[in-house]
Amino acid sequence: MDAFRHEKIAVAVDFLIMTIEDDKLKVLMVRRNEEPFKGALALPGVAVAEEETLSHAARRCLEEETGITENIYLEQLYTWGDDCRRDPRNRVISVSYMALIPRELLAESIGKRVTEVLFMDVTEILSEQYKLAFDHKEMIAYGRERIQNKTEYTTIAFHFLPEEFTLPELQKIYEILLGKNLFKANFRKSIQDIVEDTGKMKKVGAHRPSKIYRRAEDFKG
Amino acid sequence: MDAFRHEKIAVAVDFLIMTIEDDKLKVLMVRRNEEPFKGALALPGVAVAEEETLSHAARRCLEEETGITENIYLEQLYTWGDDCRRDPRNRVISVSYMALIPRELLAESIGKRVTEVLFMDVTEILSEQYKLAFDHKEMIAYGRERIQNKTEYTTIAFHFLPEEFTLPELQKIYEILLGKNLFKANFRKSIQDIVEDTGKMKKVGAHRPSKIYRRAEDFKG
DNA sequence: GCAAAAGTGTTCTGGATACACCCATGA
DNA sequence: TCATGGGTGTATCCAGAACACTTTTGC
Repeated sequence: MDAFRHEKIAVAVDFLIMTIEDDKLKVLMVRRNEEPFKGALALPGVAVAEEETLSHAARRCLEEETGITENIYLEQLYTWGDDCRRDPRNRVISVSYMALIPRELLAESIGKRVTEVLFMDVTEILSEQYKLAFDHKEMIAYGRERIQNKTEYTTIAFHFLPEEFTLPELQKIYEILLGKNLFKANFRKSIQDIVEDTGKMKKVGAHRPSKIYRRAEDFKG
Repeated sequence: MDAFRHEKIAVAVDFLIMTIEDDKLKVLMVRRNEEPFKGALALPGVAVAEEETLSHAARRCLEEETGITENIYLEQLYTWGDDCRRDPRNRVISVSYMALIPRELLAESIGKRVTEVLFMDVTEILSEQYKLAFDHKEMIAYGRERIQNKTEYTTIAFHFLPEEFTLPELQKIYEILLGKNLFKANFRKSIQDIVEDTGKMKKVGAHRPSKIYRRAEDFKG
């Protein structure tokens, strides 16, 4: 071992920036304007600089695409290094990250972007008809699965909502992520210890208003 | 983006080679004979060559340390790139892998090695008194946690045993990984669909012999 | 009053937990 | 025949699934 000085490889960070919009899980995609895969849809990514930490590169990428830097759920997913990517002569290892962002937060910052970005329905983009750049389709499938699994045994779903939310809103998030409908009463029991009433109310339509909740202090981990 | 040609980084694979021995979860460690951390215990690792895939580098490392190449449970864990490792001027990103190997398999091949290798008790090596090279202590802690979690919702524990095993042996593996005792009858119910009787028996001491099982065909996923 | 969605109480059930017991072996 | 550990049946408990019902709003 320890021949590190000589064997150097290009390292990239590719980013799954996820949000929920129109009752669908969506991921931010950009259109490539360079070869290879010119014109194809791709995940946003950056090259990791020589003196840069991985998480710094990740945050840099996130900021470039969304303008957001703080209070965002961020998770490393997997490192893809078994394919010959981009220029065949140029081996690249790619570390994939995932960020979950409430739709409301994106609305503000995303308009200012120059480059074209689209939030694509994850289910749709994973269908046969789409050809994505590199192994990005696999990455998205991997990320979707990770979210789905974590929804079952963590509180990851909360990151798709702002600090304050109603229980019907929260339940909808869970239903989208799990891909099935839940019973209202049961869902509420399952999260009752994790949320606390703010005392505020939210009126929406011609029906009873819903209470506004936030995450309970003890369960922010 | 796409400045990949210029920004190159040394990439390493570090390996958690795990087994269960003497009723303890153990990990293979080597003693470094080079600076930095000369003399300290470290996980085995290799530098990823420019034209080498990640999983190839991982298998190369595994073979170097154990002589084993096939039928081994292998899993990528996490990519560590937020520290300044080794020579401070020389940035290294390290992809950690984990292999689970039945003790019986190691017995054969491990003797042939030149370098000193030790299987260390994971609990012990994570204790205060040990100082390991680089961020290897974190890696081990991370791997132990991953195994523990996966033991609860997958059949990962089976990889610590050979093809054929008795249920008391299997239960012992689970107890070690979960860190708690299990009720015999309950444990057997929980795995009854995953195993099948081979018809063979195993005699050990002055007591009733145990049936020998294997994993059921349908549950090898 | 009525539709619509918010919010709550109660039963049912399957799986995990805990305990009790029987069985086969060597000495 | 006894100690030892392998092997099995059953009562209990609890979380989640399913269902039924009440409440509050706009029109």
